[in-house]
Amino acid sequence: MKTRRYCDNCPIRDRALCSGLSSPVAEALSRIAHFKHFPAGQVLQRSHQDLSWFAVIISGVAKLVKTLPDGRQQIVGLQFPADFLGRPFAVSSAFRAEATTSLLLCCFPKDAFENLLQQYPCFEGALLRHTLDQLDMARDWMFTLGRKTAQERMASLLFLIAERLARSGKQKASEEERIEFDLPLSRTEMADCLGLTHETVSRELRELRETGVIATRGRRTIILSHLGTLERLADCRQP
Amino acid sequence: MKTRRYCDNCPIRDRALCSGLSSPVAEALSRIAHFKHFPAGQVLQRSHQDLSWFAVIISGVAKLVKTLPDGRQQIVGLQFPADFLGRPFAVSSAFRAEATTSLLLCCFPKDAFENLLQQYPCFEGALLRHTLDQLDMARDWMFTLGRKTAQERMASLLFLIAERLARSGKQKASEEERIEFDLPLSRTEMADCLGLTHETVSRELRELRETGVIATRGRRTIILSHLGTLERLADCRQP
DNA sequence: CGCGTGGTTGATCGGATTCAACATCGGTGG
DNA sequence: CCACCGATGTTGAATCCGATCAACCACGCG
Repeated sequence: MKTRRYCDNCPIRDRALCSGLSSPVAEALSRIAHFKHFPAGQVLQRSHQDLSWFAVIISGVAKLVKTLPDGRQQIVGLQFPADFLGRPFAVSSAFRAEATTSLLLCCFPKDAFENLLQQYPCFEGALLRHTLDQLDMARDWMFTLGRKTAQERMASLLFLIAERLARSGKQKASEEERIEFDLPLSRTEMADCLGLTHETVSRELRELRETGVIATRGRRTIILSHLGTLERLADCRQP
Repeated sequence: MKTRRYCDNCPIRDRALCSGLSSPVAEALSRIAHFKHFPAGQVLQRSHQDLSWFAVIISGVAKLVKTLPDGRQQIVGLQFPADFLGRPFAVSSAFRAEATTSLLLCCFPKDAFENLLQQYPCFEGALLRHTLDQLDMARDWMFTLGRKTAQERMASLLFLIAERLARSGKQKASEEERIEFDLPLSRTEMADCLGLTHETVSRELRELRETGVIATRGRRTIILSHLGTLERLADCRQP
């Protein structure tokens, strides 16, 4: 049937939640799935409002944001292709979800999805593994926010995006591989990821360009010829 | 049998992973459990070394720390009574676990624990819910690290500890409830939670004392007469 | 008692913010 | 087509918050 055919050519089939599931679960899941497209900037889910669906990102990038009335903002999660969106077992999420690029989602109605979780333990297990990975990543990022300098933070974000976006699915990066990608975030959004101001992001980007760690084309394109140098900076090893 | 009797008087019975489990699971779990005591400062698990057990905290507080060779440290998780310790489905954790106070753990051998997860879906579900909660808390703390001032951070930490330690299990705090508790962390550890230096922690504590938000006795005891004021500060609402 | 660790306080410094001006891009309509 | 506009990004100068460096204090312990 139709949804099943979609799954067969799904570009994230090998990495998403649904990969590695036994075929009855995968089929049940595909039967409740529907694709949905969102333009960049669209709010997917307001904080503290009830969420009626979950999703897996097919393509594009979404941000999870915590905003205060006084205007302070922090991006607390960047979700890339194959990542999961939504907060199971809660009526709402404490964070706002928003598309930072044009986004294609594979959506599941909340109730049907939670029924499947109930019904198929291996599916719940897959979600648990994904959540544990997200928790590890969140904690790693806490170090970035608490202890790194502006330059190290900038390098960390660029490295993260390079890994998740440009090299998605590929094995260990080679030191000298040439990588080129478009930033899925504006300067202000990068600042909101890093706990910095957009002016500082702009300055640090220039610094990285002037020291030859990165090259740029236009406002959004980043070119990395020495991924290793960027990684060392991100990991706070000077050379 | 012996372990079962322990569970009956377990002080965290109502909140831990094992609460709400069907009785066959709870019994199976109690059969593989053993108590273990650790003094303050003891390392429970080194980062990147394999972990042979999981645990639930009965009493005391543990920290999860990420440390760099150059000495920079960040506490990426504080675990209180009823919290879970360990990283299922991975050979090791990226973080070091350490007792910040004297600690009593209810430990489970890794293999037996993972077998039970496999065997009892409702148990896996309980762990999933706990992990999702931890992820929400980690993301909330990312805002604290990225966007709050030193004073707001200090207030956030004190409020967190008051909620989790002194008022554990009780319902919504009343504005005027008097709360007194001992800090489970040294000044340096608080600094490592907050992305600050221990000098700044010391200064901000003095500031909070001088403005009447908190009172102190000795070096470790905090007395709160207006929990609401502290919460407002922590949530970045000035009054 | 002397010593070491943990905590406090003060003086100075510096990295990131703030404020302000200007540049660039993309889109729209005359 | 290009003049105009707003949104986004860059750059510079001044400021400030928290870090750093250094001295001192308080407590616990052999």
